[in-house]
Amino acid sequence: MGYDFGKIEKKWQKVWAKNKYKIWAAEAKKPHKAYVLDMFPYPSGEGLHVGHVEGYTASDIYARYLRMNGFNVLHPMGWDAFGLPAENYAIKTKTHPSLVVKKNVKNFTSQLRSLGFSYDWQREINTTDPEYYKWTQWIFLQLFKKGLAYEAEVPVNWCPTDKTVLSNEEITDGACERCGSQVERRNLKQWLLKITAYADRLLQDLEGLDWPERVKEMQRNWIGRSEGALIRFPLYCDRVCYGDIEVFTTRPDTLTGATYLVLAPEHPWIKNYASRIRNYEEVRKYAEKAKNRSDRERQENKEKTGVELKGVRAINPINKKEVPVWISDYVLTHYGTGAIMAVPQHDERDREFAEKFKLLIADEPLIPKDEVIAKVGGKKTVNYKLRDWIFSRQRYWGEPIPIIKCEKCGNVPVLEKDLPVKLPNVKNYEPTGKAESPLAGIEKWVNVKCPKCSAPAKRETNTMPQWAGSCWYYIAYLFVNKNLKLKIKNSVIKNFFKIFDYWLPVDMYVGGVEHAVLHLLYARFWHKFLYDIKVVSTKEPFMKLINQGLILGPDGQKMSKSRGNVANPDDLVKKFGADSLRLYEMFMGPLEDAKPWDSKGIVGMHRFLQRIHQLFAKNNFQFPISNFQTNSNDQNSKLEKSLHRTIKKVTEDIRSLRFNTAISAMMILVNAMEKIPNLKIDNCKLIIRLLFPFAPHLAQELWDKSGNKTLLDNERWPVWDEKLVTEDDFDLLIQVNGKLRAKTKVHKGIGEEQARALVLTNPDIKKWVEAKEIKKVIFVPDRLINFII
RNA sequence: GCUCGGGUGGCGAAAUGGCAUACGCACAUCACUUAAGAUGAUGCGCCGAAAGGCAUGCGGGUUCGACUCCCGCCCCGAGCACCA
Repeated sequence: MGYDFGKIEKKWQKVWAKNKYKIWAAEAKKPHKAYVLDMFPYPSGEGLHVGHVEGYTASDIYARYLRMNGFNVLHPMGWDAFGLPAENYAIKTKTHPSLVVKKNVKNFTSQLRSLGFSYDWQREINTTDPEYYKWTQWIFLQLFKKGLAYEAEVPVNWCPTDKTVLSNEEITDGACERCGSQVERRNLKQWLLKITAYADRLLQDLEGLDWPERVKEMQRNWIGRSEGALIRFPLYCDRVCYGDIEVFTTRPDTLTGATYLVLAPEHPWIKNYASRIRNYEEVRKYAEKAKNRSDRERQENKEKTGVELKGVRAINPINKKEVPVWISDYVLTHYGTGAIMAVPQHDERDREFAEKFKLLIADEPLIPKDEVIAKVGGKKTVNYKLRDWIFSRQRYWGEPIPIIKCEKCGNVPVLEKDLPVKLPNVKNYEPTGKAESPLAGIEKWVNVKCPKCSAPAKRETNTMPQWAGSCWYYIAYLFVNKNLKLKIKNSVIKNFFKIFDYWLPVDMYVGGVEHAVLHLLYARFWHKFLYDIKVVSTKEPFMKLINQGLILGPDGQKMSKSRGNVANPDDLVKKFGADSLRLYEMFMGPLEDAKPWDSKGIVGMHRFLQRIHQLFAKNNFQFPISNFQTNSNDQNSKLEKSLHRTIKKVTEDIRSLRFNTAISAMMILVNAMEKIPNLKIDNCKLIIRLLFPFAPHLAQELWDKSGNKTLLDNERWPVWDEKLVTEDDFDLLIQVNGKLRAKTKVHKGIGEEQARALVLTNPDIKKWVEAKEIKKVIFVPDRLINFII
C-alpha cells in the first residue's frame, strides 16, 4: 500500500523502453513541431551530476507538456565524447579512449534512463563514431574549399600539462581552462578557422535571439567590435624617413594630443630597422623579456614598463610635431596594428605611462573625427577583439583533419568519397609534447598518395578540437536514424534539406552558461557557414536559450570532490526515487538562478509524492463521480474550482518555465484535497495529468491503478474551464489613507456608491473614519476602496 | 575599472503598482509509540498585555497606495579587463 517508488519507477521505465523507446520517437509529419534540445554531455568517468539533472528535467517537463498538447516534439540525446578528459583518463588507466568512452556512455545512459527522461533514443549520436565524424570532416572540407580553413604560423597558447595548443576561448586568466596550468606562448604552424569573417554577422544577429542578456553580452564583449581609424605616422631617423607606422585609434578626434607613439615589443618595424635604433641592444632585451612574460604576469603587474627607441622620431600628421617612439608591453601585438598613438590627456593608460617616463601631456583642441581623418589621409576601419579560431590539437583523441600534405601540391583536401578519415587504432596515443600529434608516428597511416598528383604524400596529423563535433550535433539528430551512414553524394545532402527546414531552428535550448563564448559561438559560426553554402535555411541555430543556474553545495560553494560537498544523483534516486529528485530540483527556485543544495529539502518533495499516493490509495484509486451543483458551497464544488485554477496556473507556469511555482500550486491543491473526508471528484484524472511531466513514474502508476490502460504520453493536457476559474465574489480591501484596515466579501461588479455605503457601516472602519472629514475616495473596481481623511 | 544579474523570515523562496512573507525546509509543542523513527495536528517576521505600531540592503522621490516605478548610495554574485 505504501509508495514503493523503486518498484514503480523500474516498472514504467521498462514499459517505455519497448520498441526502442518508440513512444518518444519524433516523426517529421505533424504540422506543429517543437525541437527541445539539451546540451549533450561529455561522458566523463564521474557520471551525471545534479546540474545535468536540473537542465535535463526542465527540458523534459517542457517536452512532455508540448507532446500532450499535440506538438511533434524532437527531444534527442547524444555524446560529446572526443577530447582530453577521456584521453587523459585512458593514458592513466592504460585503456584505449574508445573503451573508456564506451564504458562511460553505458553508465550515463543508464543514469538518464533511471531519471525517466523522455528522449528519442533512436536518434542517439556519438561524436566519436566514424559515421558521425565523417560529416564533421565533410564540413571542414567545405570550410577549406571556401578559404575559411587555412594554415598559418601564429603565436599560440600551449598547455604544458595537456601538451597541446588551445584556442583563446579555452584560456581563462592565462591558464588552461581544463587543468589550470599556465599556458605558454609558442609560435607554431596551425590550422585556423576564419571566424573573424563572420564577426559582424555573429554580432548583429544576436539581436533577434531570445537568449539571456548576459550571454548575448558576453558574446558581444568577446567579439569586441570597435569603430575607429587607421592613421599613419612617418618615422624618421636622422632626418631620413624610414616608412610609416600605422596606428589604430577609436579617437581620431584627439590626434592633436598624441605626444608619443608606442609599439608592441613584437612590432616588425623594430627588427627591420634594428641598425637605425641607437639603443637596439636595450630594446631587444626588453622585447625578449616581454615575450617570456605570460599573460597573467602582464595582468598582475600593471606597472608600466617600456624603452624609448633612441634616435627614432615620428611626425604627428595633424600638426607636424616631432614625437618620441617607445616600445611597451601594454600595447598588444595582435590587436589593431600593434602600435598606438598615445594621448595622455585622454587615455588613462597613456597618462600613467607619460607620468612615469616624464613625457609631454599636451592640452589640445578636439577636432571632429571625420575632419581629422580627411586631413591626414586616415582610413575609417572596424576592429575586432575576436581572432581566428585555432583549430589544431596535438592529441590523439579527436577527428583527424582531412588534409593531405603534398610537397608539390601543398595542402590537398581528402576526396569526399574517401571520408571518413578514420582515427587509426593504435597502442601508443600519449601526446608527444612536440608540435605534432601521436598520429605522426604511425607511418602506415601517415604515408599516402596525393589525391591530385599521386606522388607520395603525408596526412595532416593534428586533430580537431573537442568543440568540432558539437558545432553541428543538433543537425546530426535530424538525419541520424536513417541517413548518417549514407555515402556522401550531393543528391544525398539535398535530400536532407527538407528535414532540416522542417526542424530548424531549435526552439528551446537548455544548458549551462559556461559555453557562452565557446560552443555557442562556434556553433553559430558553423551554422552561418552552412547557411551560406545552402545546407540550412535559417541564419541562427538556437532561437531560445535557457541557462539553468548552477547548483551549489550546501555550503554555498561550487560543488567539488575536494570540498566534499557534492550531491550524487544515483544515491538520491536510490533513496528517494527519480520523481522526488526531479521535483526537488525544480522546486529549489527559479530555473536560471544559482541555488545551494539542501540535503533536507528533497525530503519535503518525497513527502509530497507520498501524500499523493496515499490520497489515491486510501480511495482505492477511484473517486466516486458526483453530481453536485457547480457553484454550490459544497466542499467538493469548491475543490473543483481550485482544481481548475491550478490547471491554469500550472499551464501558464510551464509555458514560462516557472516550475517552482507550478509545483507549489499543485501542493496547495493536494493540501486542500486531503482536508476533504469524502472526495467526490472524477477530475482527479486531471491532477494526474498535471503531475505527469514533473513526476512521470508516479503519475503513470496512479493512472494505471485508476483503471486506465493508456500511456499518459498519449493523453491530452487538461484544459481549464474559464467559468470555474473566475469567482463571483471577491474580498474588497478597505483602506484608510492607503493602509489596509479591513476586508469584506462582496459580489463582483459592485459600484462605488454601493460599496461606500456598505463599507461605512462596517464597525472596523467606523472607528477610523468617524468624526473625520473624508477628503477623497479611491475606488478600484473589483479590488479595493481607499478613504483619504 | 566597465557590463550584466541580484539583495524579502532561521534557510530555499512567493508576490512585478493594490492583502508582504504563498509553497517547502528547519524549529517548537501535542497526539500515536515501551522508545526511536515515520506519520498526523497546531504554532512559527519583529516590538507590544492589548489597541496597535514597525519591517522587503540604505537614503530620497513619484503615487490615494511602492518589494514592485524613478534618482543617488552600499553590499553580494557572474562576466570582461592595458583591446588604444
